[in-house]
Amino acid sequence: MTTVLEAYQREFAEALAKALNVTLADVERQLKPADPQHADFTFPTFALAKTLKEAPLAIAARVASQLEAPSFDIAAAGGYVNARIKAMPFTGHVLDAARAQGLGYGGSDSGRGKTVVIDYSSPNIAKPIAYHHIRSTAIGHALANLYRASGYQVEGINYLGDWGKQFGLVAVGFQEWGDPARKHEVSHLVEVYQKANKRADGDKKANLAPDVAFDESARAFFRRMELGDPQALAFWEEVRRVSIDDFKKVYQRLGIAFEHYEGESRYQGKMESVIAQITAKPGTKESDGALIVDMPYDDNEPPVLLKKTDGSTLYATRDITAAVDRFERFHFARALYVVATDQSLHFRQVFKVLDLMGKEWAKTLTHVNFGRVHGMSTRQGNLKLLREVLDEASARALEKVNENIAEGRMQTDNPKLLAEQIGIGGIVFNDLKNPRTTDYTFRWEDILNFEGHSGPYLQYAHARTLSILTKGGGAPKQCDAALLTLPEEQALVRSVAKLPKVVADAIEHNEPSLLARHLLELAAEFSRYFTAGNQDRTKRILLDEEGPLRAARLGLTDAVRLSLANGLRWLGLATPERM
RNA sequence: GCGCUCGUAGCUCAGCUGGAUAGAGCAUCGGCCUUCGAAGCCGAGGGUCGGGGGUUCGAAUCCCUCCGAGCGCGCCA
Repeated sequence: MTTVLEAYQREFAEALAKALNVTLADVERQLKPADPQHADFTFPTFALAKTLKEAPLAIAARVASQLEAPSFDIAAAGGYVNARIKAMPFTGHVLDAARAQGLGYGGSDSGRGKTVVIDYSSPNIAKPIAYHHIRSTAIGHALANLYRASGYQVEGINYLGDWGKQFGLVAVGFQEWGDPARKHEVSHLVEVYQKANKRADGDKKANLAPDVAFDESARAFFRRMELGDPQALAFWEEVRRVSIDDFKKVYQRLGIAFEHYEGESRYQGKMESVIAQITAKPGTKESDGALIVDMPYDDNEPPVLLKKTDGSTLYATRDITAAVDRFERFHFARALYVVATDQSLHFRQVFKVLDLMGKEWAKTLTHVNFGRVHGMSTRQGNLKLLREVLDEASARALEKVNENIAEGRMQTDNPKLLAEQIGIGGIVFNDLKNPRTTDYTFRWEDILNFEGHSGPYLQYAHARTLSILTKGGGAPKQCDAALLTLPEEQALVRSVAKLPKVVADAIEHNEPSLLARHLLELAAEFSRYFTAGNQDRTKRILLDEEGPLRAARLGLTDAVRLSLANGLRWLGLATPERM
């Protein structure tokens, strides 16, 4: 599926190759999008100057005069050959593509017949969902949407930390401080867990020494779980169910539905056969009483531990087993692990082991890493819960909504729902707008700032497109794109045209921020266009008199609306009709 | 100590497979609502792109080095 923009770029590239008598590949290596004030595409000739033994300026001038590319206005500037796309038929092609594909515009069929497994969110049971869980959750969700929009079968897995000593801590903690009547309240379980954890590990700040006996009883409880003790497992199952039900409340607010809820417990009893495979190839050996993978290690690289001295397994063992299991189930073309950068070494090693095991699909595994959220832990009571942040965002948006209602600027049947959509949009977008690997610091005032280029800014632009379309009697079936000659209109057409390429890039790099940034550009251009109409009535979309120009502008507005709506949805933001 | 990542405007960050005067948002200051919705738009000030060296026609971008920060480095996940 070739996009409109790609087709135009190709025309320019082929004309250049012909005029210069070089290969298409040579041209495409240098050809790039230009600064909009100069052109749409530009070709720097400097690299060719040597081989052609001709000055860049001379090459550019010569080529510009010879080029046969009827869709473009060509000009030489400095050593560059600049190509600006002629408004027609380009504008018509872009509007037709966007409006014909509608809610699919921007997507493609590039993933048809392929499956992608995405491991994301993956909280630990019996621990609180802190704000920073938004990272894996939002990034993974956006990627799942983008892959789906590109034709992939998506298997989203919420890989819960549902097995381990923490259940022993909850259990013995519950015996100590638990209120049986509050057994179904996650907040109570978390409270108990945190207290128990502190008692077992000690707490320097509270001057509390580790309680070894307490810790041992927690370990004993977990051992009972591993041995299949029905009572212990019943308690575990109960806690697990209560936790998942609670998680789902947050996921529902974020509009997320996982294909699979599973966890580390799935691999109990399944690891021995994988360890046997590793032992066969590439090999295992004993080291200080533990079982490690026998493979070449870099200097100072720690070994991959499969079993502790006491014979129990580790998370590398589980992740290797899980990868094998996932491939057997899904035969994926790609598998993504949306997990923080902290664990880069772990995944490098896991992937390496799988590769050495002879799994040819190991090269399709990708650690989609992301940066940390600073400033939200350590000091007691300083942990920001995700739910608190969502609540706060929703409340803040509600103030603004009520204000707008009071001033008669908007009406809505459901202010609370609208505020929820806007508030959560702000939070999610804030997390997606920068490249994944960037760290950021938690600050209420930043995270809840919905002014400027934020999620609500995009939602607002989208709502305005709808408002105009509604007032204008809906999008026209047909329109004459040749009438869209204003610079503001041509800028918008180009932004709309870029969307499919942006989505493809976002998938290629597993980077939702590419889409986030493009939507800001598109929304900003629309806002400018809109405001221009307030200052100059001839630039209005809804011109006083009906006619072909008004229809054309409504058609463009419709294409913008579709682009914004699709992009917002894929990023995981709601698209309220009014705000 | 070893490895990975990063140092760009007062703050938070884009730009980094080298290309035309380094861009946004926030904050500050100044304009634009008898409304196609001001959660918006326009403008101003503000940067030796951490320091130094190198490669190149050209470096925020690549290489080296120094300074500074974060993360990781066998029986937690």
